[in-house]
Amino acid sequence: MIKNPIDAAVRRRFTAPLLEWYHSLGRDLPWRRTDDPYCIWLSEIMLQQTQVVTALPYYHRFLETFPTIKALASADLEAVLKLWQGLGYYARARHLHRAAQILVSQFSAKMPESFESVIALPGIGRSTAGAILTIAHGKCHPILDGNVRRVLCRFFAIERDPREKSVDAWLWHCSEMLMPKHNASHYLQAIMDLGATVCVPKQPSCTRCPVEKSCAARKKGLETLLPIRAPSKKVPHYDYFAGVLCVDNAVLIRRRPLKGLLAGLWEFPGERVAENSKQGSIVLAYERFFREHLGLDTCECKPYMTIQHVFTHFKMTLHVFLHHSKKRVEAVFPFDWVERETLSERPFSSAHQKIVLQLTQKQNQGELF
DNA sequence: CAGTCGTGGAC
DNA sequence: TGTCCAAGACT
Repeated sequence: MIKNPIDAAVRRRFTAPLLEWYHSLGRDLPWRRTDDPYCIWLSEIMLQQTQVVTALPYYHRFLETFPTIKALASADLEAVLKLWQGLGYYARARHLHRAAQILVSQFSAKMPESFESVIALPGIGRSTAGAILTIAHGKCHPILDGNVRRVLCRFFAIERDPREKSVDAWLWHCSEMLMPKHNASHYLQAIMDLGATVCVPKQPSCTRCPVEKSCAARKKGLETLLPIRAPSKKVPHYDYFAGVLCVDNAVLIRRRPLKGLLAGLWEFPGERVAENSKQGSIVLAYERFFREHLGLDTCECKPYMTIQHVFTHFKMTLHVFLHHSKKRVEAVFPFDWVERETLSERPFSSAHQKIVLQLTQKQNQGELF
């Protein structure tokens, strides 16, 4: 990847107008009103692949419950996951929790100031480490998130796929060279603000952009075509079933393994329906599942609700059955019986949370289920 | 190193 | 409605 060098002239055309724009039009965000590295770290983790408006309420709730690194480190993972419920990418919560424990045991419960120590923490990669070091500790380390990548690809009219290794390396170099030594923290937040509010993926507001006159993509009329995006892949669709097994006022739930999809969250027992199974065999699969896993040979079950859900890499139709039984089968880990009133204390995935909500609402309306 | 990992906003 | 994709990291 060969490009013109980033020299002082380019820095003047880019960095200075950007900083000026940020000081008058930058966003007022809660993690910009603190110098607590823990809060800044938390915001960076929550904002990975997540929009500001989505993360905001989670950020406030999280800090109310875990105001310090020590408080987070001594919490149960399940309590952390409960606060993360609905935010997605739950490995972030798991890594955050583990990193807090590492900080308490090895770093006096403080975020270290060396890049090597920070990036070694779970859940912190090159970009997040750069952001924490620069914003929380006043250092000067580049980042290359979606915003910076898009802004740079447009400003320099990079007409190649930024996922190519050589292009990615050049963008990192470029991001580093553009950083001002003295105002690095404001600069980072400025370029992210620009990407999030002006230089947006579709229909960028170039007339509001402080560097419009120097933007190569704008000059070439390529601003909506860059950066080059990967062709979208078709995501497969799978059928799942889940059973709300009820005895009196209790229901049976199961905790997911601590690795993989929705790790550590609770759900109503069930599994994916085999790929080649026919229509109508879902009930048969459901009966077989409860017979084999829980020894239930009778089945007083009926369809309860159907939930459509989209994950990153597949779509799911979740067929939910309501299932009454006289006696509680023994619940061995990872299974557990819980009263309906206490269901909402457990962290569920969004799809299964819809079931929890339905059960809770029915109860509040005085109906059985 | 390409696949995995969630969810919701915006259009 | 479908489509893109958001302050990426981990394997």
